[in-house]
Amino acid sequence: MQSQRSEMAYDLLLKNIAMHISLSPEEKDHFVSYLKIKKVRKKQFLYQEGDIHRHVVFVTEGCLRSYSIDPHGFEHIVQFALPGWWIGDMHSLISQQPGSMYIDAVDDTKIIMLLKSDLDQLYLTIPKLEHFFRILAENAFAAYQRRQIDNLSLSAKERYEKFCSLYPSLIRCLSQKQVAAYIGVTPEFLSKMLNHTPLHK
Amino acid sequence: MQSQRSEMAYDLLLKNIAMHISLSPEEKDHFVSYLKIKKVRKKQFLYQEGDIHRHVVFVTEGCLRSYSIDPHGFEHIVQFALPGWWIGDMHSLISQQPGSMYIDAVDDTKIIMLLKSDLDQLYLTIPKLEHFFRILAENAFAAYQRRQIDNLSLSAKERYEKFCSLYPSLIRCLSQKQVAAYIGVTPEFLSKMLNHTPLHK
DNA sequence: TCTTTCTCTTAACCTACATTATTGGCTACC
DNA sequence: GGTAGCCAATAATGTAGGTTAAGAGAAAGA
Repeated sequence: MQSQRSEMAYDLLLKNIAMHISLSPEEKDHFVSYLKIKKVRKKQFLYQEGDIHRHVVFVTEGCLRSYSIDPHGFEHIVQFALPGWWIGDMHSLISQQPGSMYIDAVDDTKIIMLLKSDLDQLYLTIPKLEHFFRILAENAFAAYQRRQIDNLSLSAKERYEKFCSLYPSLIRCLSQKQVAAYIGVTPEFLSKMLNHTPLHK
Repeated sequence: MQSQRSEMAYDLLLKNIAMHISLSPEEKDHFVSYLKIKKVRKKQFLYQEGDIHRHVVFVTEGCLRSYSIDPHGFEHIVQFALPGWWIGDMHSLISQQPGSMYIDAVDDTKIIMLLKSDLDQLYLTIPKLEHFFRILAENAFAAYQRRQIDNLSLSAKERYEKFCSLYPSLIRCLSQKQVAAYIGVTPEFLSKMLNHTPLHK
């Protein structure tokens, strides 16, 4: 019973991994033995500025967000993580030094955590995992390269439209304020944009 | 003589790799046998929009830049690559589909190229290489995550100052136009910023 | 050498977006 | 049932940075 429940919980992660590498049942068990499941309540912090990110985090239910707060006190959302996504402050994870990002829950959320130090060990016992996480890092890298270009070349309205088409499910559950902090405008301007502009054109 | 010259040429790359993994002399030779050295003249294209990026590229001398051109015809520089840096359109490299980025030479440049398909093979024969490229991808990812935050939270002036302190050697050899295209302002505005602002304060 | 082209600068004007402040609706909680 | 917090909407005013245009050097090129 217990093991069956666990398998359910790890299912999404294992499917995610199976897209790129295939693990034997023993490897799977070994890998899973390092995982920890955790619940994060809406608005609860997982990390705050200054914390060292010791875990890689995978979302199985709900939604997390990572953001930083600038010297003027404004939030800038770096990423939303829906089920099937990983999230973290990469710099802190790599260097194991205090990070600059906050991570908290947009909704009640379930996550799987894996200690970075355990993962580094796992690379030695199951080298295939290194293949998986290389691909993961490369994909994340590619996504950021693309968002970089978008942020430089698109207007606020275009960034909003891109956000809608990229994350249709998020639009429904996020407040306008959150969306504004992601696309990089003030909530007031987003409101004006949504209410005035369509009428004129 | 030939082999000595080659070793010189690969020296920077091998040192770069040796920072994270140690290869046996045979592994080194095997790895090196896949590398190609190439010169790129100033202003010469290495890739244009629509090209498939089949190689990973490592700069040993000079400087490359990657950029995209938006629908209005404006260049947005994504990265400069000085000696010791890698450069490429990650999305195209991963998917082997036509890329959206240009790469050309800021100065006369020497590079080392490695076919992505060869690299994928090398991961199998020398698994340590996968470790190296995982770390590389993670570092690149972390750098973009940071630049993302900067672009959202810093003013044009602050981005300029950050660029200067991050790449002091580049400031000297780049035109203002190039710097402007990197920090995301028009050349006119950068000029105004540099000449007017210091006088007032 | 004489164009041609490119970069930098300046300046007048323009606009996308920020700031501040006020409103009313909604939910939550004593 | 009041009041305390959040959030969306609106509006007046402010500003960072864009646009257009034009001229001066510097560099490239023939």
